[in-house]
Amino acid sequence: MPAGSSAATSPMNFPRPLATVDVVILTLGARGLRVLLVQRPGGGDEPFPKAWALPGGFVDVQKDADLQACALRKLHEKTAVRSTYLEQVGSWGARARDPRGWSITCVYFALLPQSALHIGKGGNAADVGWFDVEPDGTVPTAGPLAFDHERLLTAAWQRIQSKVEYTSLPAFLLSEPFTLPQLQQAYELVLGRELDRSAFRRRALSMPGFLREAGVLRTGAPRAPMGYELIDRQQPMVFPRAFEPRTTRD
Amino acid sequence: MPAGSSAATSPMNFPRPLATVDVVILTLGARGLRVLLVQRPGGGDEPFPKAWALPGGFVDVQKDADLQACALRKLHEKTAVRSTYLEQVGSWGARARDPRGWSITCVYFALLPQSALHIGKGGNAADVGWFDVEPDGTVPTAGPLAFDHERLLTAAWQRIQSKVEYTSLPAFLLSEPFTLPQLQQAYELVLGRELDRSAFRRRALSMPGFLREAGVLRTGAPRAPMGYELIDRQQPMVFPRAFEPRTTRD
DNA sequence: ATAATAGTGTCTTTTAGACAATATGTA
DNA sequence: TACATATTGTCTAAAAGACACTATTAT
Repeated sequence: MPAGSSAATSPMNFPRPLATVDVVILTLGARGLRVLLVQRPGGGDEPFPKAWALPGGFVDVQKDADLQACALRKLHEKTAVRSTYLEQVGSWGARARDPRGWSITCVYFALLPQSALHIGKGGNAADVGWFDVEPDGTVPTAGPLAFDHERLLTAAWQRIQSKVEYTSLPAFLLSEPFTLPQLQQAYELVLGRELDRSAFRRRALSMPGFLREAGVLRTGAPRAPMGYELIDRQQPMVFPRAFEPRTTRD
Repeated sequence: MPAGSSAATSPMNFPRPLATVDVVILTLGARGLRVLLVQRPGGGDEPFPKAWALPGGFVDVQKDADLQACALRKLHEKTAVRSTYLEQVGSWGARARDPRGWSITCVYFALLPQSALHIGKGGNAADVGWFDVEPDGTVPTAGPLAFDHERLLTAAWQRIQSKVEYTSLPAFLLSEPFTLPQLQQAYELVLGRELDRSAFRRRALSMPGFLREAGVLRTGAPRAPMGYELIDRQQPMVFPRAFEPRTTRD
């Protein structure tokens, strides 16, 4: 009867899984979302040499107070960005996902405005790059990703895709102040489809606690648009309805 | 500049966090959701002696192929339930959440129909109990929970509360076949408010891929109601609209 | 003035909430 | 028959999609 109660005797001596944090860092490109990937070192006994991978690494029990701090550290090492929207996607742990042994990775995604893009501030800029994410959540131009990072990226992508339908998530991809047409374009780029202007404005402006006017902006557009700021940069707004009633087909 | 690149030299020798899995096992009681808690052992050097806690424990790199398998093992040890809806809530990891050191816990919740309730099949039934979850996601009758389990339970509760508004999650709390009034009651118990019959039926019956008729049931009700089965027991259905437009106040 | 982009008004459609009405089984 | 529960029908209200219309500014 090995079930017993629990390993109360000396859990500290049990073999422990490896613990890592990976961050899906996303920003807005001309054709949609772009993801930051890092190239793994080529020499030594490192697994997946030269393959592109999500930025991340082992939890440092000295440096990191908690998982979120660890994710922020990874983010800052690659982008020099300190403050941004960060959301935990989930954790993947399995015996076989890392050749070095049973490992758990905790995955976050970060949404960055284009203005904050200073790659390589952390040092090695050569092995870092931005890649277009395809409509299915993959990155074919980067080749096969290291470990199970393809799966992790796709999971983050799907989380975002579904939340864009009923939250204000894309607002975190813009620098403030932004205009409503800019916000709508962010939605459309992430969704991969166009939205109706009038309905979009009504939805955004009628949501209490979402936007605050910040004066007219001179973007160079023929008519100067109103600028807006987020009232709450910590949490996306949740709309009671999705954009379009899900149809079974088509 | 201690940022450097990463600890590539010998990560295998790095101190590793503890890795555990905790499961919020929920079922339907007369007054709402009930959660299964276990009482921690009293003697020895175990932290939080005699306190109630979520069932869980260390990942066993020998037994567990992956995190989900680990969660299912915990579930089975306490309830003898094999198949059920299991969803990952998220992970909490911090230096201070366990007195024994930096630890990560991966939290799942499981929804069980009342029919499957056979506590203590795993051996020690004495230290296991069901507790009513209050409308704020706490369990005052169990006293202060061990570790940060209060926070974990509340997080699982909040996840469920929000998903009930726009998914078919409560269906997993029923044994099949069930009736529409039973399903509505499950919703009402979780939500803590009443729903309109007519609207509820329309919503449920008009969702494609949700329910399949399973013949009239003789529940003892004056009029025998139709029984239904889930078409997909793996994934809840997602409705395009929440039950009630979120109001700012009231 | 013209063009281009920002912003508004209005009609239709959809669907949820409210609630009355009907159906069907038990006592 | 009386009653309780299941199920349906109908009206109303709220909000999104569609799309035409107006406003503002650069050229």
